[in-house]
Amino acid sequence: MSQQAEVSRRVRLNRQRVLEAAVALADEIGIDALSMRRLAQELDVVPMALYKHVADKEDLVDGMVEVIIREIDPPLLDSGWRDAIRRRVLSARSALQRHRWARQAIESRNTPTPAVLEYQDSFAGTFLAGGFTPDLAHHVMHALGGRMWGFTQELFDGTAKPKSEVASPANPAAQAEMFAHMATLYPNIVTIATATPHDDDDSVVGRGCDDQFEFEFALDLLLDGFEQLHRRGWTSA
Amino acid sequence: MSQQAEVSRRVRLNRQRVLEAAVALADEIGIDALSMRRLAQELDVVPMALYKHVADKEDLVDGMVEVIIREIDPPLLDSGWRDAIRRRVLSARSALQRHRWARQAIESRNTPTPAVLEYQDSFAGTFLAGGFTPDLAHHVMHALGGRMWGFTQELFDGTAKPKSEVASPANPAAQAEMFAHMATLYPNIVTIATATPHDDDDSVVGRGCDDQFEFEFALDLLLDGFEQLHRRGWTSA
DNA sequence: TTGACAAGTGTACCTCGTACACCCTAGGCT
DNA sequence: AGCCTAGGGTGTACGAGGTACACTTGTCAA
Repeated sequence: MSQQAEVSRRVRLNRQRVLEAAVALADEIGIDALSMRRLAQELDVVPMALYKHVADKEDLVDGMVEVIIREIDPPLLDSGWRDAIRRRVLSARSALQRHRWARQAIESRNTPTPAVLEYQDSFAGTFLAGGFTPDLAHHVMHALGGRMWGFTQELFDGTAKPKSEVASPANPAAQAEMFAHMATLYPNIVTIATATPHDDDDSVVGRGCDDQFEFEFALDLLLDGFEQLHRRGWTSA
Repeated sequence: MSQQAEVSRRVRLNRQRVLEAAVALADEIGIDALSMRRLAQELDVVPMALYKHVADKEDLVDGMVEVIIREIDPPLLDSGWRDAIRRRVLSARSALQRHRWARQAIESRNTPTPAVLEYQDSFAGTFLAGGFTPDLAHHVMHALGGRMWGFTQELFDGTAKPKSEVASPANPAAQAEMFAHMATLYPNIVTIATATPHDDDDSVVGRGCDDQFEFEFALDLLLDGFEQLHRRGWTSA
C-alpha cells in the first residue's frame, strides 16, 4: 500500500519530461555516457518504460536537439540581415556552450527533423528578407555551415596537449621539458600558439586562446564576404 | 598438417595491415558498422588477435585517421601561401571523398595524435612562411577550422529530405505532393534550393547543389578575407 | 635444438539497445 | 459506484559489441 502510494505519487512520464531529463543528464555526464538504462534509472523507471515515449535512441537524441533549438533566440525582425544573422548565430553558440554535448549530437544526425528544417528555414528567410537572391542565399548558407549552429569545427586546436601529459598539472619541470619537446616537433604550432596572449598563464601551452574571439573572427570574416558579394550583386552564373 | 600449412601460409598481422584492412572495410560498410569483431573476421583471425596490434578501438580509429592523412598531398613549397593552402585543402577534401567515413572519424577524435599535430603544424608553417604574423596565422587557422580537413560542417543541406520519403523514388504524384508540403512549411529553404541549377533533374528537391562548388565558394571567401587582412597588416591587438 | 618472446586463441564478463509479452492503473462510460 | 480499456510501466531475454585474462602456438636467434 505505501508502495502503491509511492508509485502513484510519482509524476507520470511524458515525452517532454523524458527529453528534459535526458538533456539534464547529458549536461552532467556527457552524451557518450548517456544510455537508455542510465536515463531510465534517473527517472526511476525501468529502461523499457522510455520506449513508450521515444521510438528509440535516435529519436531521443533528435528530441534533445529540438530542446536545444528551442533555447536559441528567435530571429530579430526589425534589424538588418547582418545583425539578425550575427545575433542568432551567437545565441546558438551560447546555447551550445551551455550544453557541451550538443555539438556532437547535432553533428551525428543525418536526417533533418522538422524542428531543424524550421531553424534552417528561418535563416534562409533572413537572408532573403535582406535582399539576397535565392542563389546567393543558397551559397552563403553553405558557407556558414556548422557556424549556423554556433560552432566551428575546431576538432582540437593546436594548443591542446596529448592526453598522456594532461595528468601532471603540478610538475613544472616535466612541463617545461614537454614544451621544449613540442617546440622541436611542432615549431609552427608552438609559434602561433604562444603568439596570442594567454588568459591562463600557469600553463605553458594550454588553453591560450579565446574561443569566443576566434569564433567571432571567422564569423565576421564570412559576414564581410557575404556583404561584399551582396553589394556587388554577385551571381554564381 | 594441411591445416597448419594453411595457417602458416597466412601472412602475419601487423599494425599497418590491420589499419589498412580497417580503412578498406570502413570504405565498404561504413564506420558505424565497423566493429572489432567484424574486422577480425575480415582478417581471418579471432577478435582478440587485433589487440596485439592496436591498444583498443580508439587507437584503431586514430590509426585509420593517420592512414588518411598520409593520402593527403604534402604542401607545395614553391608557390605562394594561398595556392599552397588551397591545393592542400582540396587534396584533403578529395581524400575525404574517397573515404566517406573519415569525416566522422576525424570529428570524433578529441585528442590530437602526433600525425594530426604534424599535419596542423605544416599548415601553420605555410602561413608563417607566407609572411603571416604568428598572431594572424593563429586566427586564420581557427577560421579555417574543419575546412583544413576538406570538409565543411554541412550537417544536412536544405535539400535533404526526411527519411520517410526517401523510399519512394518512382512516385511522381507523392513527390509533387511532398514538394508542395515542403513549400508550405519551409518556403525559404525551397526557394533557395530550387534557385540553383540541378545536376540531377529527375528529383524535385534532392541533390540539387554541387558540393564541390559550395566548398570552394566558402574556402575562397575565407582565403580572400585572409589575404586582405594580411595585406593590411591586421593585428588582433 | 632450444628457449623466449611475440602472435594468435578461447572463454567469459559487462554494457547496450530493444523485442515481446505481461500487468496495472487512471479516466471515461454506463 | 462499478466496469472497461488504452496506454503507461515491468520483467525477461536476446544479440551485438568491447575487451580482460589466461592459455597455446609459431618464429627466430643463439
